[in-house]
Amino acid sequence: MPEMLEVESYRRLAATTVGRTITRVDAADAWFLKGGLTADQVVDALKGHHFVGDRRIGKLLLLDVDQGPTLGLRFGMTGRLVVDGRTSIDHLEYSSDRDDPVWDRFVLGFTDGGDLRMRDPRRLGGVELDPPTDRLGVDALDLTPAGLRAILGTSEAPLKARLMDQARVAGLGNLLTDEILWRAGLDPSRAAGSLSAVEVRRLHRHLLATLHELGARGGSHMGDLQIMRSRDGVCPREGAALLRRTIGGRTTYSCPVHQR
DNA sequence: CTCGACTCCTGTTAGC
DNA sequence: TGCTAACAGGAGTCGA
Repeated sequence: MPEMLEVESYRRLAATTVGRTITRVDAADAWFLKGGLTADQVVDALKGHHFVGDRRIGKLLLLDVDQGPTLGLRFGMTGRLVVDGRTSIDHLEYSSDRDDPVWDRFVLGFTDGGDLRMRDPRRLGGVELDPPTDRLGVDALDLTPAGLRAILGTSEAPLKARLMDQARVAGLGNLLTDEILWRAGLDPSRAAGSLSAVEVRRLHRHLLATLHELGARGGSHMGDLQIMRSRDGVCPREGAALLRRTIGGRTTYSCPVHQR
């Protein structure tokens, strides 16, 4: 699924459209337009204009327009970005690798004949103009040890749920969070506020290292735990049968031996 | 404010 | 072989 690492690769891909004049806007799927946005509004905002900048906050991709509102793209669980027929990742976990134009929910065409497509089989993503960003926490790559400590605070919520709360830390999804906690040796069901200072520092270190390492490997699904995310999976480190639970509303795999 | 439960979407896959 | 039902999770909403 697209978590912050995938969206970061989408951002780099979308950067290749900066400066190119938009001549065509296909926003026929009304469900895909969010925040009360209509097809007419998004056509008016983009047609004849061009992007001047590309940004990312967590899982939200922002494309600034030369005049007018910023275009916000969310990819949900199964969304891909396709620019000029190219994608930035080969495989998307839980999505389909098929290349079906029926799944193009939002398309921008440029004067040079190229285009930008949001391809989302399950339609959990969406497009918005000037999406509110004040409800997003700090991007996970910018998280400091003190910031993490403040976010965990004295919360009784499960550690994993706290880390996936986009209003506190933006960008971490289910796969990244399981991988980070597995590497840090922390039980995802523990109360967030129960971590010692040493554990918070350890979590912070593994959090950043995991983002950098999996980013270099090519995505959130490239973690060491990933291949064992199945009902009969065993811990790659301990060999113990993995726990499969629902934590924070999401399927969670963890090692009962070394995650404490 | 905090936190869990519920709902939305639909392709894939396990199982009968 | 063909069908059904379970499953996946990002994000918004609602209520205790």
